[in-house]
Amino acid sequence: MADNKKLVSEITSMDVDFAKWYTDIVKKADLIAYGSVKGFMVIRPYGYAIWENIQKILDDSFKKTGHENIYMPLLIPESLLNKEKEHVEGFAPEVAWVTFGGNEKLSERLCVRPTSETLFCEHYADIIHSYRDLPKLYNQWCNVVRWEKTTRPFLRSREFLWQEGHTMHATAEDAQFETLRMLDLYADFAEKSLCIPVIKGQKTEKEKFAGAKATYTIEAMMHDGKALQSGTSHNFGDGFAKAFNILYTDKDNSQKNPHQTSWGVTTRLIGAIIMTHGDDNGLVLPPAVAPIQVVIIPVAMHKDGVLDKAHELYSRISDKFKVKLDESEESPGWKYAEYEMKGVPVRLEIGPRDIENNQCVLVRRDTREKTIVSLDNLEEEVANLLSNISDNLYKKALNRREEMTYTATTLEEITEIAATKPGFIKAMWCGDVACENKLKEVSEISSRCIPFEEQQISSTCVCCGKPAKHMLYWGKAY
RNA sequence: CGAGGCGUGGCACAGCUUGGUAGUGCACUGCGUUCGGGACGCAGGGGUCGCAAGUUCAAAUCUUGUCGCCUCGACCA
Repeated sequence: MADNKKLVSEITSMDVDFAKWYTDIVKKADLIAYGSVKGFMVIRPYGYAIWENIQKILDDSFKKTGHENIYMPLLIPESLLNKEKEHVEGFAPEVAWVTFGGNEKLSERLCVRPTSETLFCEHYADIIHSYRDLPKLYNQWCNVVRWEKTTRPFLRSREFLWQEGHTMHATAEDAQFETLRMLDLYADFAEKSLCIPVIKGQKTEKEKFAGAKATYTIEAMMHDGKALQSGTSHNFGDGFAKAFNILYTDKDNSQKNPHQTSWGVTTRLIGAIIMTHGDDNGLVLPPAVAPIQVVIIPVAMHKDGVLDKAHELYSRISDKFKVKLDESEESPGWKYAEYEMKGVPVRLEIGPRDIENNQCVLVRRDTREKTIVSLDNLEEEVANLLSNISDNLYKKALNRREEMTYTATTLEEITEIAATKPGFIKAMWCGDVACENKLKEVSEISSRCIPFEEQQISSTCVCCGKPAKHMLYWGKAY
């Protein structure tokens, strides 16, 4: 039966050192290898397969909502990047520059894209002329580079993979609708496919994206109580359109600037999965994105009929689930630990005793609970188990978030909670950036978002005591 | 960029204080025995000790420089 004993000695316990636990898992589950340049990593096949599954699900959703994929250039001329003032100022400190082509110094230096708003705008200026050209719903899957000072695999790397949607709309209403529609799509994906509960909300002026009119976010809470911004959706209004001179002729024959959005999620989501569901035995993967959903471990392989039976079960269920049959020479115990480390949701053990009784052993990764099931309804049992695992992962994460969410009404109270209890703090806010800065100073917490579902915690700002305008979620962030 | 830690076979580390033939565990190769929670025996292969300069008869070890990685802070998806 399931107990909490740590079986894998190579993994540092998360209670001992959460950061070490994280990097141990990333390496031991074979998700990445470090590259030779700081902040750049080899995403190993098992890690990349998780990303591919994320891509597949999201890309299908984007197609269903009418988006088309496109690919933009890697390099941005400095003059192009400079066109929108707030945007450059936001990104300038962390861009990498190409200054040489071969041995020749370039006349204009080129920035390796940290994000592609400027490239999309340049292109949109070319192709949008009439209201008939709108909306434009484009998305690109690519890599971007941001020269971070300190780096952590998946959470903060200098190169990361993502998708960036960039859309253009005739009216402000259309753009706002799109911004929120994509945020909902992300939230739905996080909760249904990744089993990660998220808080939907709007970023404050201080925390919003460089150049955006409004930024919306899904915020998740990790095992250690820290917040992870897991996806963002921005409404740009017509600011970029004006800066890049994007104009269309409307029905009334007048020239107008279109309204723009962008939205993205990244390989950081893999970090979110690790830090939401993982435990001291390793990774725990949500079934929807697990590269292997069921691993078949033959026990006493050398005995007559065991391998044959294992192959038979493999072909029976491998078209319904992602299945791996491990017939390597390692001992069964070694394999149990290995696939637990890799977070495979369900382990199927088949040995001589099972064959005699027309049964097999199913072990679920999240609780490590063992059940013996008849082979007659194996498909059903596995399907039920996978769906139970998803539900359980989500519920556990939601319960943890609720247990680790506090409310505060005074500065003393919020400072005290921030210092002693990891997690989110709900508190009222007057709307002044000075109060955000102050809390950052005294407590090292930042505003996560103004949630769509606000509560009335009190009537005054937790920081300055003036009348409150909004409820904010506060927390320490990755 | 500030503070701390670390670079020695693929991985984790010892050796460095007090210079003198490069070691251990895991992994790897072969054979045999095992196989229901990380099995065992025997026999093997693999390292110019991050890089560079210096001191010395002699440097993994001492000196200087340099590059890189990790962790924690400020910034970011």
